[in-house]
Amino acid sequence: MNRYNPKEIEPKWQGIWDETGAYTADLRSDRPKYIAMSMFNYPSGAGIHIGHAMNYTISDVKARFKRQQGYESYHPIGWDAFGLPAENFAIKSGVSPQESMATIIPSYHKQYKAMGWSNDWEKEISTHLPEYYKWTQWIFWKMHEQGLAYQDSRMQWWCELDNSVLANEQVIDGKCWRHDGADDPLVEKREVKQWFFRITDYADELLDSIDALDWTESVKLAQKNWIGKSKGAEVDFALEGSEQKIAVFTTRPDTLYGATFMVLAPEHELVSSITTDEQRQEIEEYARVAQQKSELERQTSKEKTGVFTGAYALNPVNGAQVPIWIADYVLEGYGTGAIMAVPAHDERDNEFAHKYNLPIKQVVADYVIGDGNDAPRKDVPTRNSETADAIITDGKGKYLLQIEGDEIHFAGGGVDETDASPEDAVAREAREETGYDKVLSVKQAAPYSAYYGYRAIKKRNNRCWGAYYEVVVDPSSKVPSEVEDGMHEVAWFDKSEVASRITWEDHLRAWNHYIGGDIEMDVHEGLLVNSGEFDGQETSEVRENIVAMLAEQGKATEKVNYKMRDWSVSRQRYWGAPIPIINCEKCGAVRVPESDLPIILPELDDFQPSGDGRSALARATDWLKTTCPECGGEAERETDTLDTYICSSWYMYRYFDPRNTQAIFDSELVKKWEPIDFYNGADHATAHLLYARFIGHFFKGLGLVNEPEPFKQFLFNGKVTAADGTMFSKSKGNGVDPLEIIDQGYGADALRTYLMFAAPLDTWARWDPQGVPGTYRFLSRIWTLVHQYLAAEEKPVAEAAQKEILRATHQMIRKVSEDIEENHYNTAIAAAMTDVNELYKLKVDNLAKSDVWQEALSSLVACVAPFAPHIADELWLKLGHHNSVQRDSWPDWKQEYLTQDTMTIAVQVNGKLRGTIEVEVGSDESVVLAAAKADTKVATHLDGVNIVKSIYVPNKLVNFVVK
RNA sequence: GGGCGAGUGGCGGAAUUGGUAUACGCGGCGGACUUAAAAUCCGCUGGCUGAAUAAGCCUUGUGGGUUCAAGUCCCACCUCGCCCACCA
Repeated sequence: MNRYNPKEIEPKWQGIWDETGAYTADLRSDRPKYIAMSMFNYPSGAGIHIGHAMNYTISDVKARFKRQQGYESYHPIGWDAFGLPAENFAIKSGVSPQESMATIIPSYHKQYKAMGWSNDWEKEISTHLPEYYKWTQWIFWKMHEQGLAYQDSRMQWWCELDNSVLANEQVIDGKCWRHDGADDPLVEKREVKQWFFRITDYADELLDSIDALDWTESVKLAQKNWIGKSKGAEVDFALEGSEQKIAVFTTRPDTLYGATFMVLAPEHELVSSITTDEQRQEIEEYARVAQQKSELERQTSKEKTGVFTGAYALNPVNGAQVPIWIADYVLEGYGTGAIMAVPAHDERDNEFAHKYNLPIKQVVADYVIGDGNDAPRKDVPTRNSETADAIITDGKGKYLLQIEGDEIHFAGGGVDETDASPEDAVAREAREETGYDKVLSVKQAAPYSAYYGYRAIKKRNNRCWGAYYEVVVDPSSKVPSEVEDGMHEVAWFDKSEVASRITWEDHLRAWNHYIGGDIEMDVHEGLLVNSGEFDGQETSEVRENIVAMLAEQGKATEKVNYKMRDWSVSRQRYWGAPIPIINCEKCGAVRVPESDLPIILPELDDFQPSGDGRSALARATDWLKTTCPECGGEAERETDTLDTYICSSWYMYRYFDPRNTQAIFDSELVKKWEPIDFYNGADHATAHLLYARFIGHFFKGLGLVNEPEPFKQFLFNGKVTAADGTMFSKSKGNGVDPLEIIDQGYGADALRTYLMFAAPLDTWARWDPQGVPGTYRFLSRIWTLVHQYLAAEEKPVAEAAQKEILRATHQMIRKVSEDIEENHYNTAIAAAMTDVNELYKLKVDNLAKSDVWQEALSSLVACVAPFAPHIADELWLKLGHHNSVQRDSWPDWKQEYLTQDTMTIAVQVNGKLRGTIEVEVGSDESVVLAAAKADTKVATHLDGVNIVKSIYVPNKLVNFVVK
């Protein structure tokens, strides 16, 4: 018998698959359709790595599984060929990207085929070919036609040595990627004209349809966060001494009374007009520096900085004068680029206020945990009441506490209508409750807090809030109190004793604030205080009311904001699809006639950007000069190219009709195949997925597709790391080359099987050098088993053995079928391994040429075929099948073979396993219980005790509860 | 700072609705075959006490709780990972 030798059989089958077009999908087939794909690859000179091997095997297994099940299964192939790395290489080497791609892509063909991936090469696409990018341009064309593409300016990184725009990834440590020496200057930002797609028009649509997607949850969440919808209000603050207003966006209008200053983004349009002459120089300097701050600085240094403009605004709710500052923690691009700062309840504002000594005003009281904190009742009325608590001291380190039985606390009481202020109230309470008549001073000592109480006697909900005040009294002034004397026992304590004496939790908290000095706020929701007519109401209740109130005065409107920006789609780069626009001095930016598409990217010798901020295309004079389609006058082509994200946001549709020259694709065909059934990748790829969804929704609007969501299922799979858990990297030299593993003699099948077996698909797998040898051994065992069977004598197999063989086989079929369907590849492989182990035991006495072994081995081979397609085809053929295992070979499992005559029942005594018993399937509970009691091991534990209760879980377990 | 997720043998990892924890693989140990090795095949392999392949106890990050029964459910804590990050 020949040994399992992948080096022989794998190239052989790869050749056969190629010749027979085994994986060519018939897109017009009557069969049920299935399309599984991984995110397509960016072809770089480095070739495939272990991460690619992982990604593409995942979708390949799915595609093969469905193909074997009788689906018309399509596993497409394409290349994301445009992009910066190829252009950078071209700039350095002078080799054109077109040329590099012409050699790189074919080298990938070999590697993909060596991995045994079942790609349909007939329908291969690449984004850099005119036949493809004609339609990328068409998408821009269509967007423009629909009013969804527009031009605007945006700040861009600029290298003064290159005289060129830089992409974010070309900025390294604040310097240009080509000029990162010690003497080289930092990059700057310059205003550059950009094209945008109005993806924000689709924000709600894209957000609303996320929930229904069968995607990895974290990816769905990332989509939601990216869109970043938040509901709030736009509120106008009048500029003091002027007719002008400044609008702010806030999600917390309920905290308006706490707005003690205002902050504008340094780029805000009103900054220069409101700045006073004294402040002007400082403001301008700050704005200039902020603009040039690199991303790196912004991320590493979160320390708040800012400058006062000298101007004041008026808080619309109470007319309070608030200073206006500028600071770079407020972003120009979000909301109105201006905020009202509520330092008491917003951490960023708080930090800023502390740094610049701005007032902090508490307007939300936190609920304290205490005796009064009952649940509100709906059946009785609610009353709001303000209270004031007194931390009474002689001013010399002694504190007066009230003693009521076991409870010790500060004095305090309600703020009555007769009290002019809480301070008056607390002074009055101090006198009344303690008898010390001479109050020397009163000042707030701790933040406001709130509690909720139900008063049974008055049948009333009480919503209470109040602050704590330090009340200094003259200790020699005690007189008989007229009002409450005798009701309260009081005693002086030393400062060091107070904390250990107080029994009320909220009072202890106030004490800690008092002695800690600083009143820090980390409260976000609760009861409003210091908020005029809204005092005592819940923040969540007030949020809408306060906006409604201001709206009546024309000072506020409800407003929804999104973090998502419009999509900047133009790049000042050579290696991309040219934007199909002609710039005419007279007519402006004009679309090229649709019939002129594609605008071919001219081949150049020099790929260096032109030096005026435009791409190298600006030097391609013959190409550049043209006539205006509208007026016929002299004009120039747009030299910007399209963001490669556009290329990759629609490629899945092109897979269905890759050679169409008349239309982007045949809609009828796409409507038959949409959506993509299975999509996977090892990156969140939030932007890619969002843009693809956007294009899907856009196509739906154009009637090109029926289903706006392109991807039905998306699996965010894990990556492969080195054995020590660190990332593979070229610099560390710890990379694992998949082709090398294959060439070592283990073969693609063993590699594929290991990758799918090592861990669940959504978990990061560690590379184990012993792993592939392990799966090689497994495949080897199948190889041996089949060959031993083929060499065996023809004779009948004992009935009991037949039963066992069939049971093992059908159990395996069931598990593998279900697990692949649910993306649990690792346990599917484990089930096949278990089957092999069982068949090895059974073969010792029972191996024979027979129907039962034929069925067992054919099923086994078919079930491992998605993971190990080469060995499967080889063995399938040897088992006498005439078709390929790759199509229509998936076995069905039959329930009748899974049932057994006896079942194992676990027997517990008081929840502890004491033995197992074998009983006939379908035995009555009484029979099972009797058998359980009869078991010798169990019996010893039942000896001398009473069985209080017997629990029988059918077909599984018995538990005797004894005493 | 915010969000999400995870802690199970020496390692990667299994465990429907709560129902025999540690499937499967790796590694390790022992044996068979062999002049020998590799390969292959067979067996053992969570920890502790024990001479034991007797018996018992313990064990899913830690501590509580619910339950006849908890890796799984609830509460608190600890640790790790990932993503987003000044979005008002």
